[in-house]
Amino acid sequence: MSQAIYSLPRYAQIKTYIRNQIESGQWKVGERIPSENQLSVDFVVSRMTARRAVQELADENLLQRAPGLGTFVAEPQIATPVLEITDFTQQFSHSNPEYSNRILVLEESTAEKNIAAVLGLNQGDQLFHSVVVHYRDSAAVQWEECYVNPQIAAAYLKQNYSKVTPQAYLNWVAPATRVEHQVQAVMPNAEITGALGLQTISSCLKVSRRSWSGDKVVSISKLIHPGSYSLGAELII
Amino acid sequence: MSQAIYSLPRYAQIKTYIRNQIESGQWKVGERIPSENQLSVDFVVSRMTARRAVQELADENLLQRAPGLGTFVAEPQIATPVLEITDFTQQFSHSNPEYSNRILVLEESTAEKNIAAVLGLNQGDQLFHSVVVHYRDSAAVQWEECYVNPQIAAAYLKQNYSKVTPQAYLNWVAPATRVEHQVQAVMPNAEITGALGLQTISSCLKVSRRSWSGDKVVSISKLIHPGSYSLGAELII
DNA sequence: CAGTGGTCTAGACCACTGG
DNA sequence: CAGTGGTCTAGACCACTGG
Repeated sequence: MSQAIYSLPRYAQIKTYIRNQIESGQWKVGERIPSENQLSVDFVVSRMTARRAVQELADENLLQRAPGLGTFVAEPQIATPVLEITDFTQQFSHSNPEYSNRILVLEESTAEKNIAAVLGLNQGDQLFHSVVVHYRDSAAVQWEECYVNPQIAAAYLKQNYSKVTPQAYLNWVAPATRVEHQVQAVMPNAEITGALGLQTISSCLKVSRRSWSGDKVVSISKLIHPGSYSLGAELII
Repeated sequence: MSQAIYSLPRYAQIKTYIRNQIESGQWKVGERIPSENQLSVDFVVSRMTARRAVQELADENLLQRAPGLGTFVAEPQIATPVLEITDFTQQFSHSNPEYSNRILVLEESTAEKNIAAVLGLNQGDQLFHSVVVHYRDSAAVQWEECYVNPQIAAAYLKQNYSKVTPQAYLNWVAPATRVEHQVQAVMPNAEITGALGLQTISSCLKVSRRSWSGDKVVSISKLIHPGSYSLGAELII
């Protein structure tokens, strides 16, 4: 705060200050922060202005207020679980000891007409293609076929996917700003049945996934789960 | 507003007034509402108090503000399309000419142990049970079995479901504040296969749905879609 | 120009909490 | 009791919009 940001309203400056104190760990979860009166003294503003900063952060669930007691740093939010459907890509992580995978395909290819259109490429353009089977506790839980836009993830083929999953790598080089899913029940073909190690041809959950980073499509994937696999999605309105 | 609600703060009373004006259609979408100054005169409060009411409603996206211009009734929210998965209940509407349904079951029943626990009832308590098949263009697109908490929708059995769908009725008496979905691929049993008019036993999409209104569970449903049915879900991060 | 919303002040009274 | 957050007032100055 040594250098004042003239363009920012004072309540916003105080918000930034409080945010920084929390993010830097100076004010820990559950700790009491200065009162409105104290902040108004510290920042030489009226109590109403200090209050506004604190109140807006409370509205954002960063702080918790209790009349008579004070204002406290709130528990970290459980990441607004609007939709756990994303989780099935995130739960596949090498930091998870039960996780493993098998790379079936990892190649450069040329874009077929339909796929080119979706990825925003021209027919015949270079693209990357991968097929990976994901296991949890040595049981196959997902067959993943993925077409990747090489303009966005140029080094996709050169990664070591025994250390990081393809989706994790993509999310790192081009964080998804939008993801679209289509869910269907399907009967898997022989190739997929074999890859998933299914004893019989039983119904599977097919998820078609398209991810964007900004206005560019990063990848399109076809994900097949054994029918017993349950996809959770929670929506809080 | 003829009878003042003494326990409610004045800014909250003004919020209620504005909300009512909008919901009753007195103030239509896009119309300008009274200025802060006008409201402070009308309600005999300071401008800061009138402002608080308007500002909080703007934060809730019910109003739109523009400096120098005024405050306007905002476009109805497109229900934050975090997840179009909800749509499959909303797209079933009698205002849709291609839509029709068939009521297979609509009865009072007693709660089996598991269902009672989920609905927050005791085993043997009264509950409502319905089974409805939904058609689009005379093709069955969903088999819906629903258990309803009678404390929340006491008149559930008495509605005319050729005019309003069960879900629409529930959403009207107890707007869902939270909905949870579980998606699985399953093979339907003979009863469902018959009800959906499937020629062969083919894989179906099963959606288990639980909805809350406040802290109470309104209903739990089992929805079965033919495998060809595609469930869309779009997630904007 | 008069009117709008955005920011801000320096006070006030209240119900509530802990010691 | 002194301190907290919740509500509220009667002013103020500002940048901005339209006519």
